[in-house]
Amino acid sequence: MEPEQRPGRRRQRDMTIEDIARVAGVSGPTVSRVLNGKSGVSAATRQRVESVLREYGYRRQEGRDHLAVLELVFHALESLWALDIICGVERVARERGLAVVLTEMQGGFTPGRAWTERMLERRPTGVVAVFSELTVQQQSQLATRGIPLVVLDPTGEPLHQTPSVGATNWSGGVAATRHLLDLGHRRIAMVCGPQEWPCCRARLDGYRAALDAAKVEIDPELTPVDVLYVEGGLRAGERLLRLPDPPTAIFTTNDLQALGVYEAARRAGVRIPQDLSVVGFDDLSFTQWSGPPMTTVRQPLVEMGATAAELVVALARGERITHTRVELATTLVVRESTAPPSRGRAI
Amino acid sequence: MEPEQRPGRRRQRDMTIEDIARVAGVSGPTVSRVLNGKSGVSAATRQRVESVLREYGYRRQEGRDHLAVLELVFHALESLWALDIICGVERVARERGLAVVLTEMQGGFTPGRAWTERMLERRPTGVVAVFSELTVQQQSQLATRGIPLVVLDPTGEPLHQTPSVGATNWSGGVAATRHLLDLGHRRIAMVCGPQEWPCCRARLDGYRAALDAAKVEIDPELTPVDVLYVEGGLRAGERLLRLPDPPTAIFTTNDLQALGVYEAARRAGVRIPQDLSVVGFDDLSFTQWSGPPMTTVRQPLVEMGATAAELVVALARGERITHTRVELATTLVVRESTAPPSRGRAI
DNA sequence: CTGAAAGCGCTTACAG
DNA sequence: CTGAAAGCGCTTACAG
Repeated sequence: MEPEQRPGRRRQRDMTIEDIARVAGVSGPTVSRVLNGKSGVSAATRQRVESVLREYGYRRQEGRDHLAVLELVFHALESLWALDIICGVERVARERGLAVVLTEMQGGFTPGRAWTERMLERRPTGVVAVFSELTVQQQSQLATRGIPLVVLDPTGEPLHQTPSVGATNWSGGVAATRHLLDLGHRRIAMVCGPQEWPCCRARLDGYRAALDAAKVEIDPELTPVDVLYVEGGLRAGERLLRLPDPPTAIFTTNDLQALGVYEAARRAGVRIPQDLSVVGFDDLSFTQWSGPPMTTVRQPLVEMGATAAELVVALARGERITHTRVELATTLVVRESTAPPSRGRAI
Repeated sequence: MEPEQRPGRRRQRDMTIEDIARVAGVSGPTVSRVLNGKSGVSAATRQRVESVLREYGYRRQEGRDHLAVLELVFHALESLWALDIICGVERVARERGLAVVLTEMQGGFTPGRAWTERMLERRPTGVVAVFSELTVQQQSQLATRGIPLVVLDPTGEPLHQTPSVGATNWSGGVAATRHLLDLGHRRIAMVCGPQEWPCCRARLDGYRAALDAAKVEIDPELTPVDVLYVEGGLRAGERLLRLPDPPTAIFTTNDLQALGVYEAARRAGVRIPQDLSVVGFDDLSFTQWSGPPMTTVRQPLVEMGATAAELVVALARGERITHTRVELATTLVVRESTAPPSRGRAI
């Protein structure tokens, strides 16, 4: 817990406001005003000061009340998925003596102004944003204050300067699809998630790559897009099972959707795995207890949370990070929801 | 968000170190040394200063770095159960401008010394402990500093001075059991949780009360105790189903256990609800998607978290709390895992 | 819009 | 052991 010297640029000791003022050719109070977002500073001055702040990686000296905080922001807390990530982040934070401040954005993908202001007041050591995005402005506010940001499963095109953590989604998609191919399936559907989210897109691309490699034609009818909840899988699953030539296997973008497919099958009187094979994605704990236990692609969620936290701590220390994207390995977990296609139904 | 005046002794405005020094007839630096436990102060002076500090209820001025914090402590983060509670606490904290600091005690039920020290340094507005207990010493440390504590689902005999929040567990147990009785069941088992936990005990008592009221004899063989996880329900369920005279219905202490009973039934070739009715407790989101959708007793977990947070905030404001225990209503949610006993198997 | 000056509450040398 | 003084880094009036 020693206050590590961040080896930023040319700095030997921590810069004070006066140091910054000297470099920027202004007075201390002016720098103070810029830092606190007060009015009464010309745009030109503000810009100059901000660029010096950024250049020197200025961080306000830690006062006696300072609480070492790691911010953890979720777009929503609604699935076991979130819980595992929290555990991972919490573990690393605890080891580093950081308190985890948890925020939920009630489904929004970008935190609001009110949150940003409060968060900035907390002067966190770093920010881990899960399945969400900060605006460019918010990112630059963090940068100005030397607060590192790491995104776990980015929802938008990640600006390349923001480091991110995720799983090998593409490989996971390949592994799931190849498993179904190996079992003898040829008519394999995939329930997709919103394609603007890179993790969803990567899983679909993996699915396609595996089919291509196996020289199986890709039928666009077999890749419906729906929300990443049980409802999405249920809706897409019902549609797929009503097709004139229904799939013999369905791969889903997450476990929740797979549960929806289970329900669709139940309603249609289709047995899993005898009539239909299902593969999920995530390996949330309930999958091993679903009926039947689910074959799924495991994401190491706890480790992903821990990795994101470690990354952000390293950045806060000023360590140079060469990789802007870390991907942890996914693993195919084979249980009882997959089997060779039945002679009767398969083509 | 105005800094509320905490109604301490005779204090009008916050005392500074200089104020204390004046009263004690010493200099500021001497008070500073006493406060920071530095050497170089005679025992007599130290004592005099300390008594003045206590008399005036000196609290170090909230520096510019002070963070308004609500501590949320979990014994473990492992079920959807925890997530809903977090949501409720988080919502109230956000409305009050408090940052939620989340701690997990990796399965322990009492936080360790290291945590306590750090928590105290954070000078939180209040502490919400979920399914856990603080030691008497920890409780008194909080009391000395005027930091209120509220326990959600206490794990031990709640010391009556600690306010707690929970659900109407007893009524929930009655409702579940009465539902099964109304369907015609007479041989009704209950998978219990550890009996030292009041919430588990209350559910069992409700079960017994309902059976008593219906003049159904209570068979001790039908109330096995096991852990509150799927494994517990599976183990207890298998044992119950192997009984010479097995139950026609099983009520469980939580949804996870019910899922375990589902699995036990599946393995035994027992159909739900045709051959066996099952009622869970909690109404976690997966229950509506389990096969079949589960009849369960709903606990308003989000509201319970919110209530605990509101209570702790009210206490921090110095409001007098008359009730030391708040119970939110449970509701029976009837789905498809319960049905009248089949003629063939029922007595 | 900007800066010199005073102020914040505490801590740190330093001198006795 | 103790206190007057200087210092900490930042913020706050205030004057221009």
